[in-house]
Amino acid sequence: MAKPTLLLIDGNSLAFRAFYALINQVDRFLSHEGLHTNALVGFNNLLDGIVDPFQPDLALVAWDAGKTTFRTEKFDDYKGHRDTTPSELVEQFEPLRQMVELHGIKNYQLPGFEADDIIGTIATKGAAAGYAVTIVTGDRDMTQLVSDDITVWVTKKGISEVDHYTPAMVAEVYDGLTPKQIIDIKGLQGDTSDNYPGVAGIGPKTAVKLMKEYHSIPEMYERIDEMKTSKQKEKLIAGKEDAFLSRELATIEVDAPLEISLDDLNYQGIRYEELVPFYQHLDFKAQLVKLANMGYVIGEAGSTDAGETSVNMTNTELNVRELTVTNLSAIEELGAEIDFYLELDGENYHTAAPVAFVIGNEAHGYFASRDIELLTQRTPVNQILNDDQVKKNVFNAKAMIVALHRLGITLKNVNFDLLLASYLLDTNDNQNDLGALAHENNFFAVKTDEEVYGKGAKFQIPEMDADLFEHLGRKAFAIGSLAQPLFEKLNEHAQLELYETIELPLSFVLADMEITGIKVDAERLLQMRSKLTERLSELEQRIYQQAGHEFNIQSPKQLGVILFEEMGLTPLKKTKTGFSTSVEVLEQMTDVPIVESILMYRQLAKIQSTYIEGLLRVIHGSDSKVHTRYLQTLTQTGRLSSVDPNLQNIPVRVEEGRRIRQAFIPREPDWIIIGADYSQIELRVLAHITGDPEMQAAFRDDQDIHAATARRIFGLADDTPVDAEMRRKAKAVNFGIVYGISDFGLARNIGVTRKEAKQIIETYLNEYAGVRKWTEEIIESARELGYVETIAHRRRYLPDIKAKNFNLRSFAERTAMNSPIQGSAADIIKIAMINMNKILQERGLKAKMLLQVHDELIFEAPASELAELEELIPSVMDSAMQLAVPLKVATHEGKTWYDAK
DNA sequence: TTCTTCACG
DNA sequence: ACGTACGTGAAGAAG
Repeated sequence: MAKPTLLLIDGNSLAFRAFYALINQVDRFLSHEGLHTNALVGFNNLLDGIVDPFQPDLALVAWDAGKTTFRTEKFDDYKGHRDTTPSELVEQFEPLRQMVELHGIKNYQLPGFEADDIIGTIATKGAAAGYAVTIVTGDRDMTQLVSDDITVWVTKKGISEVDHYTPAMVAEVYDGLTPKQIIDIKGLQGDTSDNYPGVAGIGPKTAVKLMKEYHSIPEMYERIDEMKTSKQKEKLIAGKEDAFLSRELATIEVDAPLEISLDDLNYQGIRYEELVPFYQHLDFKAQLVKLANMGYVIGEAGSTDAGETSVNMTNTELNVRELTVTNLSAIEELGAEIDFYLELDGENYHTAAPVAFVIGNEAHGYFASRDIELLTQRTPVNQILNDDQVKKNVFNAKAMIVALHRLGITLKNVNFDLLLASYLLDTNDNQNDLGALAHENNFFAVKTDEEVYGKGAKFQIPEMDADLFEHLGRKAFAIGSLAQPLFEKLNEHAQLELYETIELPLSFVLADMEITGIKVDAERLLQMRSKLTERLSELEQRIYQQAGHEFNIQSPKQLGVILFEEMGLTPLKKTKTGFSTSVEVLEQMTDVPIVESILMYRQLAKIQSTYIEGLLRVIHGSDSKVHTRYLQTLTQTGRLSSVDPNLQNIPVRVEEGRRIRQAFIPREPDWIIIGADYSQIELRVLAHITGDPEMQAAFRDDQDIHAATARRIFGLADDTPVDAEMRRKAKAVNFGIVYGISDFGLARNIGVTRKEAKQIIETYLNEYAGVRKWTEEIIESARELGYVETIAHRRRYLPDIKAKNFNLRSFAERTAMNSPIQGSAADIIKIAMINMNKILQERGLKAKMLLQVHDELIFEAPASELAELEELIPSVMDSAMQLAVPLKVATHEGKTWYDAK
């Protein structure tokens, strides 16, 4: 019969290991109460990974009881050079003990002794009593306890993996020595972290060699006369006292006066019910998801934790039925508010196929079906979605609007969008998965798509109706359950107006723009492609000639070898993986012909692959248009982003690339493209929120802001002309201020020394004193509140604002300055878009808004509407929000996007 | 998947 | 002493 098992865990060493394994992110592991949890997370993983599968008969976690032990009495400098334990770890010790207890394991400590000694004593007793003993620790010195009955598991790098030390393993690692001899090795070599000396001049190699010959320190000194006279012998004689003392200090006590016996150590098993509130307290979402999946009831978080949403939820039965033609009428009884979700087989809702849908609410149950005809035909489902009296709760309203539009259905009266609300509450939670987002919001009765469908090649919608409908029902239930609590949070954040009057209406406007799409002249692109193909192959041949052989020009690695090894050029910059070959580097070596060729090749290859070929791939055959998707819940600042294709980074700065815009054309031959852009919107926002009188005056007088700034920072009179170079530098400084300036960044950008840059910034902040005051205040406020806000109360949390790491903290400080500016500009253009769409409809204009590129809007319109739109568009855009300075908008029009300049 | 490069505001 | 300008997406190479 197998021996009973005894598991002994070295609490202290593992807590330290866990803490330092995640020290870089120590400020990211914070509970809602501000408790650091990095060591707790690591320790929890360890308990789950080791104890749970182990299922020992007896178990104990041993802790140190304080600084004074029998070792400090023998050697008062023992562990003397240790830094004090960081407070971020100290505060975790008490919850660590609670966690151990909830895992069914006894904690124990004993004044005067270290955790090691408790473990040594119990291990010895356990082995004698016939137990198979396993010790888990982060301290390799504990391997001195290894025997046939005692195995020691020592954590490797991090804490997730362990080495198993048996007597054979010890012999292997210590070159044939026995576990007991580890004490003698430590006695000779000492230990810097525990701060005991060993014999001066004896290191690990010599120690092992000596012990192989003399076996132990006492035996060595008995036989010291056998040793030939040598420097080493002198050192050993001089260090005799240290050797014996160090050996004693290194020896783990195996007979400590414990007040407990083996009978007290029965392993109790995990107390799941009690772990739920414990994990909730610590915000261990992943663990809670696990418990919910095991069927444990998660709920009432809010009753004890102020500030946390209270969502009463269970993992018990959910009422989901299949919807069929025979029970369709049940839909009519759902009432005034329903939850709806349509599942697609891909993320691009312009093209993905509808798979199934669910509709219902908690009161009346949920109805799901794979039969999309139950939507498309004239059915109660269709009618409810279209009914502007029935409130709809959804996840990603824009996706639903577009997908339903493809099915001929108009979605009306969206009340709650889980995705949008979560994003506004905390832009860091910008997960696109409904389940994951629900978990973030403390709702655990739903799985993630990855759990149910798998990912990548394994993606598979369940074939069983019951499985699919259960998942969809839970998705709808999650949406419905989170509506109220998230509305409450939006209200607490003063974000209801942002949600109701900006973001939710914007979803409809964006859906409209995406559905409209923009026409692309594929013929034009094909012409460009063939011309480029020719030029590229000529360039390619020339580059091969200049290099002396063929290579992959598109490989930075191979190019680096050619330039910096074969041709012997001096590398100016390195990346993580090798030499940098970026434009800013290559532009400094254009006297070398091959570099010139490569820069040209790169430029053209980019146009060819990303823009010409990339665009051709996404033109819809049905209407010759591209239909981008604007991601409304991605950026940290409130801007939109654009994908499939990205229409916000079509070339404009360089003529060759700019011609791509010739392929973007209006949908009718006699129509035109109109572009309208805000002038200096971010600097105007800066002038507004900083309240700086000088900068505001410059904008009120409609001055050239960069020239005005140049006069100030270079000390010129008001009417002095500003040369191009000064204006360029002033412009860079203005940009720098918006980005959250640093002297280093400015210096690099305008090519002056760091000292000069510092001086320029200083002058700038003296001239624009309101800007200085604001930058100081916004950082201070971010520290106090943990977040910054835009004019429309869009919020960005900055957890790193208090980080000890300089880089993380500096980044957070720059972000604190930049986000309110970039984000407020985003607020403004979003309002303008909503107003614009509305007024185009009201006036019955045929013009359509097609694109948004952060500070500009692109329209298509019949030429006949041009005169009206040239008035209307700027007036709507510049009145979107009333600032302390005027907003200025310019328009341009032409036959193509290229010509609208 | 991660890195580098380069397109935009 | 640290080692940075802010916000994005796509393509191609290489692990």
